[in-house]
Amino acid sequence: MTTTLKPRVRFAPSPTGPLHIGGVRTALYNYLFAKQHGGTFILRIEDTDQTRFVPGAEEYIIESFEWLGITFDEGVRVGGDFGPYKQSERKPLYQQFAQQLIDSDWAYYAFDTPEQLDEKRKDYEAEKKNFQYDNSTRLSMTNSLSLPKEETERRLASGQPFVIRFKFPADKEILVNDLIRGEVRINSNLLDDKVLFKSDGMPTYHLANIVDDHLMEITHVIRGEEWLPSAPLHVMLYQAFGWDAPSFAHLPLLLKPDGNGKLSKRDGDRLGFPVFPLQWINPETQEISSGYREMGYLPDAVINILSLLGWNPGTEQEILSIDELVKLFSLDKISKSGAKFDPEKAKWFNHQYIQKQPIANLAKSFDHQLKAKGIHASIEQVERAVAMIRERVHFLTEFWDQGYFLFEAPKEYDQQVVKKRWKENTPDQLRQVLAIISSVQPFNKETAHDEVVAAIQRNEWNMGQVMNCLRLSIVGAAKGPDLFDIIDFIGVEEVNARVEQAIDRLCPEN
RNA sequence: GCCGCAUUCGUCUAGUCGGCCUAGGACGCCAGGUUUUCAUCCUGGAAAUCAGGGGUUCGAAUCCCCUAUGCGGUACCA
Repeated sequence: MTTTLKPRVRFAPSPTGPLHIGGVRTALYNYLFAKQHGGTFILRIEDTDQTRFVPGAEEYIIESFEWLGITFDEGVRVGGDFGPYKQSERKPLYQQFAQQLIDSDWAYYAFDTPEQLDEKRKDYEAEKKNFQYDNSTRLSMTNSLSLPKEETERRLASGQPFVIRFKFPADKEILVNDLIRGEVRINSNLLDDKVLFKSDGMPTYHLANIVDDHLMEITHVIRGEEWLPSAPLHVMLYQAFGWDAPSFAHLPLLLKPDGNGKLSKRDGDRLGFPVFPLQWINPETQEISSGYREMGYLPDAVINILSLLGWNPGTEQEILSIDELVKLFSLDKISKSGAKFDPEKAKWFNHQYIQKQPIANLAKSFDHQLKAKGIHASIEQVERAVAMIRERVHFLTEFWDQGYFLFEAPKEYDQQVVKKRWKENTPDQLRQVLAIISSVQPFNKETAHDEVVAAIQRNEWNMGQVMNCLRLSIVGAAKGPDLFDIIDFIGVEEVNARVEQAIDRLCPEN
């Protein structure tokens, strides 16, 4: 079996835009598979379509994997013995292999223009039929099979544009052995003579992919299900070249959270969750698509979330580190049907990861947010703040929302709370409470708490009212960690100032 | 249209060779508790007649067939 061999797998995106999470998951599965077996993980850029090239897309892809901590052993940027790893730089290679197919009668030149083909398709459609360029129609088209040999040569010599098409053998049962789906069979009569080499001198995906996978000694092709229909063509291509085909594994699709369609670029911002690892700004339209990183997700959480969309370890464990994933991953536990992305569960995962993240890492992120707001605190202070509020944050971006009051006085007060709790005697109560807190020297949060509670009881005040008003003064809302922890953090003097500010603002008659 | 793939709680899924499934877990939801706040956390609950219909079998979510539905593909895009 091939399991004794070190596998070589690749992730092969085309730089036509930002990489979406379906692609990230495909890459992740390839990565896990390679790492588990001590194999090689390769990044190959498939940029054979010059018309769809988007500047910055390649950099985006690389930066995404850097952020996620997924590393490549070979490929674009990292190099290796099988380069170049960008298909546009391998152009002459494909020409030569296309020629080989022509010479062995597995392919032929075709001179039909796109316009002619369009027309043909329209004619067929008018009769409710489907035009297919295949063994039943190719002799009625303009190609080296239908034209006299001299005519073909004349056209070639005169520089007339041509494509090279695969000559599918008639009535042949083609078997694709898929690691996830089992045996998939299809009759060759149903397949069309796919273009392998375009008139612009570039190969199509099909040719380039097979040639590169072979030359790069890829052992396992792990890719999205959308490729399953063209897998028969690919196995035929391997046969035509006389090469051994790699093993195939077609992954189920990632579906949009609502409806059943394939997850697409638009869905994310429509439904309020990122579809991309990193934020992407369309260079042409300046349209912004949000990214996991900018939304405050932790890379390990994103990996965990993606790993479980279409795969599971077979146990009830759901929180899985990348090392655990490498250990546990297996292709035969991949499910066959598409998985919908669930933003709520993603949020839960990220919360879990924030809880187990080292304080120092979170503090670094929070410190950035603080600095952006012009607040400069010592790293010790920031770490203390993080420890206090982390259990209520789901996203890195929430640290400010959950802890601004540790660094500045509230700018406004939650009117609902004001309405419910703030009474006429509140200022008086708060000043008395403050006096008690100030009298605890040196400050001790337990003692302060106990004495305040005792005073409230002694005066027969309403505990909820007093406490909530104190909180309202300090935080501006009915939220946040233990009140005396906050007081301990910001200091009695600051509390004093905030209470006076609250009284000033909430009691206009004073 | 044609070809292919799929189909277990709302969602992600467990269910490997049919019996231990009166279908398990997680997210979400609901209820209670903790927190005199919010979030967290804890406990409990509702939630899938296993797409539908036929077989095979003593016995099927698990095997076979049919139907339906969904998705994917059907480009000189990947």
